[in-house]
Amino acid sequence: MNLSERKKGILSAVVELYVKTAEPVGSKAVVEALGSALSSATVRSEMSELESMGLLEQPHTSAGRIPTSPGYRVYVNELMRNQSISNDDAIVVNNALDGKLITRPYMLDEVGHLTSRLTKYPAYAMAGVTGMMSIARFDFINVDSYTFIIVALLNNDTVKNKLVHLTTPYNPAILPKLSAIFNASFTGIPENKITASLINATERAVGDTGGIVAIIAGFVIELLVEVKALGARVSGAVNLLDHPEYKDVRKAQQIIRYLSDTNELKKLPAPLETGEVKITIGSENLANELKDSSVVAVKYDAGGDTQGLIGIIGPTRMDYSKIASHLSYIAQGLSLLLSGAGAYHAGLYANADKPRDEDFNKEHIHAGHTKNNVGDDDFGED
Amino acid sequence: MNLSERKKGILSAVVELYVKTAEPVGSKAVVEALGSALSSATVRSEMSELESMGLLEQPHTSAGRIPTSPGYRVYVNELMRNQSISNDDAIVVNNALDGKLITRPYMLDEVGHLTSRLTKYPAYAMAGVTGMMSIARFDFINVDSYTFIIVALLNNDTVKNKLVHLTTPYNPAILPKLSAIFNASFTGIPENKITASLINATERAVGDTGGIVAIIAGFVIELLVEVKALGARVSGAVNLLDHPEYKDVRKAQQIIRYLSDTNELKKLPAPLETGEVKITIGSENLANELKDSSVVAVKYDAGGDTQGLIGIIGPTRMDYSKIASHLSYIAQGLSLLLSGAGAYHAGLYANADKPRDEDFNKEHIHAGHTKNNVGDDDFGED
DNA sequence: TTTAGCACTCTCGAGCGTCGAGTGCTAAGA
DNA sequence: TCTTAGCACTCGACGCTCGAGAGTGCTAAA
Repeated sequence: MNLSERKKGILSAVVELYVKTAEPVGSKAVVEALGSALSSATVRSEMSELESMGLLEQPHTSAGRIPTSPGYRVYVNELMRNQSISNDDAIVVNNALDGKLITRPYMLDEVGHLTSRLTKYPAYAMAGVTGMMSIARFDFINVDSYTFIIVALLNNDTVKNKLVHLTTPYNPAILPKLSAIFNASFTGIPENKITASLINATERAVGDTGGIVAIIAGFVIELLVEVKALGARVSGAVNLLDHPEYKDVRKAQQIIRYLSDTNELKKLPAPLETGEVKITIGSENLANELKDSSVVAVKYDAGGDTQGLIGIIGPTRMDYSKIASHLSYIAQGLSLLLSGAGAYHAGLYANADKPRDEDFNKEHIHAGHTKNNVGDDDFGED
Repeated sequence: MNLSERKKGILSAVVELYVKTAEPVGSKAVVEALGSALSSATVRSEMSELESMGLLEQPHTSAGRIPTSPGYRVYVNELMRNQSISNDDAIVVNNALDGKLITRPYMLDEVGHLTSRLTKYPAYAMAGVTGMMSIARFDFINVDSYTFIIVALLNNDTVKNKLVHLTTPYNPAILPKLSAIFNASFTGIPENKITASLINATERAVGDTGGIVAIIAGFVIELLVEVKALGARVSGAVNLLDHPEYKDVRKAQQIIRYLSDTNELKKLPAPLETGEVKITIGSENLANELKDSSVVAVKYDAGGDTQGLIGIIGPTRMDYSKIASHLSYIAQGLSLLLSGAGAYHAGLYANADKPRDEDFNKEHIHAGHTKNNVGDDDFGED
């Protein structure tokens, strides 16, 4: 957009004042903010032109002006100064990421909470595997003559397990055979290659004993599907109510309901690259529910084939620069923490609630990094 | 409370009309509702007495009456007719519980969603282990010379695992030794018995190789703590905004903020017995935030030492009978599903998104019931 | 091109009267 | 003693007017 310097200054001033005060901005306020020697009348005529360019609008005659979505867009693309996260906020993020986060299973929740706490907006966090998932290795552990455990190592270094209780006793001697066959036929293949004929063939090869092969195959399919699924979490939706834009409760309800639909979340605008911040402003959103809201999202690298996304949703009146800096910083921290070397420095086991004595902790942290796969029980909670 | 039959009728009418309309109830409306031959003047004087007994109150002179917390209490204890869940609602619950639920890790979420969807109130779901947790059995699986998997079977039949990457190679021959020692010294003991001296002794016995024993011990402590922890989830908090009681957004915010604090959730009134419905009305709540709200909660049996709780929170103006019937029904369903035999009938593997062909599924369902321990990866999401 | 001046528009809140719902009281009737 | 018709009274909700204040667009002069 080709704007005179003066128009740029005025547009910036309007955006920044409006973000701060939530009140339509008048020509006089702009003059003050700019510390300019111009008169308000001049600014008025400039603002009038900015309005006819579609960058500003008036809620009603004789009110000040507020930025339109295109107005914000020009501001974000051309005028906004990138700010970096404040020290205090950086400390909040560091504390949250250091140690505690990575050891907990409900990481998406933690990330979401952190993000919404920091930004004061509803936040969403997603993570999913981009590549094909397969199983790298099977092990079977005999517990008793009715019970065994399946342990599967996935190609992204996570481990899944399942305890199987049979109603009729089985011969544990079958386990090595199962192991050989499953490691030969079921490793390295994606979930959609596990067909009835493969299962039947395997059953014949093992000489099936009451559906054990089918149970294992079912487990394999289940976990491959589940591991690939994009998990999504929303936190701090209530923060919406803090903003005057949602004084009309129905608007807030509409957005919160929208956010609670995981399928809709997945359709939200997402950045292409890790680390990139994607800002989608008001009318730029495809979803009707979000025509008055903005979405800021950033992608992070979670190691292996796994990528994560964090984002916030708020009114278009938003300090985009600050929010972007927050999200960027969190994403950077997460990428560092989750992809390879980061995990080591983050101090696995270095948080207070695990080690029983100091020595035990410090002494052995060099032992290596570990990937935490404490599994869920039936409650999805540990 | 010793009330004349007439007073009982009037109190019931006031409660029921108020629940339905959210408007203060006048004497004329009561007469109509009762279909009584009494005049409104008579009802007025009765209502006046009910007010002086503390069961009704007037928002302002010349308004109708609304029930007080004690008024609701008398109604709930003595006057309310227990209704049973409607057919339609029962079908909703059955569909939600049948198959889908049990196979998913995020069960508390599912339960919470179901409950809030059904009741139209914010719902919370918790689950936790009541007894002492310990590990029943250890297995170690060698992957390569830097990597092994710890598999631990807990005393409640859940399986947990962890993949350990070492920075220096180790000798896989150590694994049987580790297995023997951990199965001898670390099984059957609670997390607080795992002391530095036990770990040191074990390290000496194994001839430790770069902190492996400490890593395993850390894992054990971590998972015992985590498994015992009471998980809590809130769903459908937005539903609060539907009720006129929370037209003032700050009230809704206050409650939603309150609900988002897991620690506070744990302090909510809970029933003592499985299946029992606990209703806590308005001022009966200890938390100040809930003085104008009611909590209805029910406990269910999740098999083994595990118990779960579901509850809803809403304004005191609430159809207690209906809500209680909903919660009861869900709790019954869950108990059936999760404790023993229920799991079998619920049709594990019987949902559509897993089996690749029908035969595979139906043919083998008799093979036994399985306990699903598909573990979390670092993302807390599968 | 800029600006002072001015008429104009629109929102917001205060103040005020009306309306209607519902009450409490009283006195008469059963 | 209980019930009821009648009536005066109270109070919130609603709608109306009006003035204040903010901000505009236009015009004419610098």
